Amino acid sequence: MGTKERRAREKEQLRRQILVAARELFVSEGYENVSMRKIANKIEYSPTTIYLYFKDKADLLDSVCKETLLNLLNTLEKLKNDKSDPVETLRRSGQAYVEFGLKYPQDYKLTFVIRPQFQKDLGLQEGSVGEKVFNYLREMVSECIQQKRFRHADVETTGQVLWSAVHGVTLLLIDFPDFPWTEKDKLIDTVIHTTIEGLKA
Amino acid sequence: MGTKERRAREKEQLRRQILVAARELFVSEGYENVSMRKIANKIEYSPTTIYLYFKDKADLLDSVCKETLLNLLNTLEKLKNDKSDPVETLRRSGQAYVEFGLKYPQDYKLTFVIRPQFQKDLGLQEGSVGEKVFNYLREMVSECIQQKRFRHADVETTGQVLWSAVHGVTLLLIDFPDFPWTEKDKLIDTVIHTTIEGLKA
DNA sequence: ATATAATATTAACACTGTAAAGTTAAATCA
DNA sequence: TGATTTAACTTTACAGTGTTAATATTATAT
Repeated sequence: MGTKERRAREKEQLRRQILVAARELFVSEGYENVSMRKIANKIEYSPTTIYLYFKDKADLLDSVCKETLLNLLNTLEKLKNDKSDPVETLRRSGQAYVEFGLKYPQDYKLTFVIRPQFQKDLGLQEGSVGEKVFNYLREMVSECIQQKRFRHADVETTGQVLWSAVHGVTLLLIDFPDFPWTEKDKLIDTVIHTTIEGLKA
Repeated sequence: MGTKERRAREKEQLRRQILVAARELFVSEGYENVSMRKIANKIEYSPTTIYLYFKDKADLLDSVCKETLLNLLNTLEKLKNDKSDPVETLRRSGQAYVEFGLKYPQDYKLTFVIRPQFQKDLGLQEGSVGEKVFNYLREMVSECIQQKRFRHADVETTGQVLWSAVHGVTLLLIDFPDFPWTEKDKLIDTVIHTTIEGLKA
């Protein structure tokens, strides 16, 4: 009598189908330019079916963003095993963060800029994937501080400073592609290096 | 025969009225949630009248943002006279920048995040107000470099690093108001101080 | 007073997100 | 098996969107 399980599996499958279609459209056309009807067309269901799986369009966005955060977390966690120099690991984490943002610019913007606009106070509350990402940063920073590599001993502030730097450069590069930036990799490098040096000094 | 002038003045007046109404609504309700009809209602004209003064909704946003950039530029220029320590002036400029962003968070987001989404390549091209703002930053940085206060001699990269830092912290504070940030002023201070120290070291 | 130009409005189109009601197919129970 | 409940999906509908074209109104110039 596994019909219930099969049904549940099928339901989950359609949910994923919707999610995949939504992400593809959000990324290629921008959240605002994607209608529920477009998503529905893509998966060949009626528009209102989506509402059986997601509360509304913002909820759909929310789910897409949670996935993105999970991907980011996975990308970062891979660097954790690097047991060499904690400052070097931190530097590489910063680089991986920006790289991730530039590899999936629209996903990054959806998650860190568009979503907060639609889900006012939801963002990084306890237990969320977003919090886990920041916890990763906390760990990295903590290691550096324990080894007395940084001037200040405040894990929170230090982490927030680093996040500001990488978030800032990521968004600028995404949003103003025509600005006469310094060669991209050099700029990213300099941003991270400068911040870390500033923390040491 | 100053009727022509009067007419032009009246036209300019209505243009401003539209602009003011649009900004108020964009700021209080968010660009996406403001319809041309809402703006029209507010100024007590028919919706289509707006199209005699602005090409479309994106153009209206564009004009609002240009104003914001002008305000930002004015705010910054006031600090220019400060002929004391160029590094100190730079620090204060950074603070003023973030303060401006937090004082008018919605305007800041409209200008630096929403607008680029709607006006793809328009942003900081030659002669634009946006470029003037970055030129201000160039001047400040240049002064520091001339006085050999910074490690590198690259005005462009140095400016971009600073911009990344302040842009990043501004947006994070705006977008994630519920995150357990370090006390706001302390965080801003640390971000700017850290970056500048990193540039010196 | 009439013609001309400038300005504003009305009506319409093809869309939007989403709620309510209706339909169909599958699972359960008699 | 046949009736009934349940789950999944669709149709219809509403109020609202940006924007265009055609029309109307008003103020100026002749």
